[in-house]
Amino acid sequence: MEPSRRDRQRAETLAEIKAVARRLLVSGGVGAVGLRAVARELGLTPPALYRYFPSHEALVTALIADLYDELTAALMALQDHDADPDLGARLYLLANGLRDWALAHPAEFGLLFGTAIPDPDAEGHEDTPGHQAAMRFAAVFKALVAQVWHAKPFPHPSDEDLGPVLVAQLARKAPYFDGMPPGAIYLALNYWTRLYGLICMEVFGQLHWALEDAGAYFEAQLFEIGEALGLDCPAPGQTCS
Amino acid sequence: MEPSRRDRQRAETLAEIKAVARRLLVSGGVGAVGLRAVARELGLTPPALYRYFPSHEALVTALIADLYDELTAALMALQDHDADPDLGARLYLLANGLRDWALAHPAEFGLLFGTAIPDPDAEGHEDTPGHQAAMRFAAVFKALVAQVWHAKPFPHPSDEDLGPVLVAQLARKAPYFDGMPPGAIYLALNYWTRLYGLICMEVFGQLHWALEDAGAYFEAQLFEIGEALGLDCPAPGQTCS
DNA sequence: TGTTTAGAGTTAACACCGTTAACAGTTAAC
DNA sequence: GTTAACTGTTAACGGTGTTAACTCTAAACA
Repeated sequence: MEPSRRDRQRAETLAEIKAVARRLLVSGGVGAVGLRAVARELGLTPPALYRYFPSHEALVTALIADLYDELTAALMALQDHDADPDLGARLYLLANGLRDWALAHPAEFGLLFGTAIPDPDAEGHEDTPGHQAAMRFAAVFKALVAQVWHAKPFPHPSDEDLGPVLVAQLARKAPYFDGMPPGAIYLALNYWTRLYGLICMEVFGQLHWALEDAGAYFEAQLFEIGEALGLDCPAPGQTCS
Repeated sequence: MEPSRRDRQRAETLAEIKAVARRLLVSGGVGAVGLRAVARELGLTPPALYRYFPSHEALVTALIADLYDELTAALMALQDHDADPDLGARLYLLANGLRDWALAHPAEFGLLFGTAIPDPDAEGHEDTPGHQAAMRFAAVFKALVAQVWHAKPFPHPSDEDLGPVLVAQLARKAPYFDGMPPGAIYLALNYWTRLYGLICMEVFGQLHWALEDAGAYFEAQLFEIGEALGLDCPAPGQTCS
């Protein structure tokens, strides 16, 4: 079944819609990406977009999924490009790549990682394409951390250190971390938590009162959290103390 | 000059407006606090609110300032209530108080700390009441950390460890930290960064994929970041390893 | 005390938003 | 060649922030 003429045109306009939506996102923030605005920019009438997306939220969700995939692809390409055999260097590259992407695309980053829904009703279905794309993104990190672990297991807190409650929760995530022990998963989670927190604070300007250029601080923190994973200083021009 | 009858009534309706705005915030999120919605709830017509706030944004900004002050007052009251002479315990109390407030008031917390403007044009005037209230809030933490430092200076990275760029930026903030050295300010910033990141991730559900109950994780992390400030385990029922 | 002025509220209107219903034209399918 | 599905249209509803012009009341001043 080859794609018909109409199918090709449909796919084309669908891409155009998302392209315009993204352009509005970067130029005017999340609030600027609206159905009417997109339609206006395309020379269409607003209801026409409902042939492509069932609602405004669906458009934004699709945009989110695309952005996740783009970010994932960018980070994977960054890893493949210079395939350093040193896993520590690759993790360093990944973390810096994420920060660079966030700083280069603040509006997109804000849409992906800023102020998600508190979803008080827990059983919200998590099978949306955006969530799946987010899982693919997270998998990149998880896989690399698991590689680091299996290449050279790093010292980690014991089950007694963490306590039974935390251990039980961490152990439940072992399948996603290639069978790492709870203490190692704890450090992996610590790595992600601190990296995420740092980038969010920098991009969202929450660090502005303390540091006008957070680059050096980020570098120092990255070194610290890398140490916890048994990595020696991966920064090229930096001396390890 | 005593307040006239009209002045009292004005202050009263002003308070009512903000009360309704807050109620809408907690019930329906940030998007639900609208000029028309507030007016409807008060039995007023929308343009009437312009006698009290020059714009919708101004109302939200005023709400933010109020929430900052409320949070600050709550944390200060928490400290005064049981005035533990142990500064480590007080810092522990403060951090947990912030988390508790955030979890109890997710909508308010999201309004205060979620996805601020990236403000690309740096010279945005920061003399808004909301910003000032945020500074008063931050001062609570800074003051307590400075107290901890002066009571028992904790080991901190040296200037060589941090590098000249970071040291220069940190040194510039010394007046706000009671003359602490750059390395100590670095650790204070580290404390705030990690605490903030943790609470944001938990409240905004960004930690949900890894932990269904982040309480134990928070506790463990709080212990870690307290250690960096030379504090011994402040958790009541926890054994120090 | 009477006049004037400032304030608080109104109605009407403008431009934007997401969304739906009913309708027309084109293109693929049977 | 007819039918059905698809893509677009116009018109309309209710929602939003905001402004202009107007009333009425309460404070201020002579």
